[in-house]
Amino acid sequence: MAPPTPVLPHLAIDFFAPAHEVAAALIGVELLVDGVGGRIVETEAYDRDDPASHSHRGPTLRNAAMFGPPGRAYVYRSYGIHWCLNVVCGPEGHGAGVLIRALAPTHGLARMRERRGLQDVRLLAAGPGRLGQALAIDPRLNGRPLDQPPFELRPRAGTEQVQIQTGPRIGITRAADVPWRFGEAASPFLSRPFPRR
DNA sequence: AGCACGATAGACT
DNA sequence: GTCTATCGTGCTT
Repeated sequence: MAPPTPVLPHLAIDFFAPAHEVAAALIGVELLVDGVGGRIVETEAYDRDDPASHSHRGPTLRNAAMFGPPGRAYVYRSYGIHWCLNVVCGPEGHGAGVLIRALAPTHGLARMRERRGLQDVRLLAAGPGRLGQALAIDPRLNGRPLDQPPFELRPRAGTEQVQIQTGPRIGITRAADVPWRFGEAASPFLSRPFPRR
């Protein structure tokens, strides 16, 4: 794993870029759903040419949104229980996405605490399933544009620098060594710490 | 059968 | 306090 790397500030997100670039670009961006959310601190990239990706075997009913226009949501059910949120990226039809794994809550904390049934702010959205519950992600949001309500994406300020860590993705068996997990270095809101090298 | 997960229980430092 | 193992849950292959 590489040491923390400074990332240049930017004002807009290019969703047509490759998944690993979008995944890094989304760190520090504020994500809200119906005004509830926070600052993205952890993402993972998935690509068509990637045996760990839902899109790897081509379009199906479940992953259809991944093959639609970039900048939209791909929502899927995980382990029969959780709803998880991805950002579709890459050229339209390419089948790439970025899993939003964790955020630092900034807006609507009371709402998130209700939905999660706990108080500890660090556990409200530290993991894709927890985030899904905290933001009330559900399949009605599948395919919806992320620049329109109920979504809101607020790119970080042009002057803001973010320290990004990378490492292996979590909870996968195939391509487990690919370092396509991205996180804000040392954030207390990560789903898990990054392994030391 | 196999999951892009999380809560819990139990062991250990 | 930390770490690890177990299992619920429903949908895809």
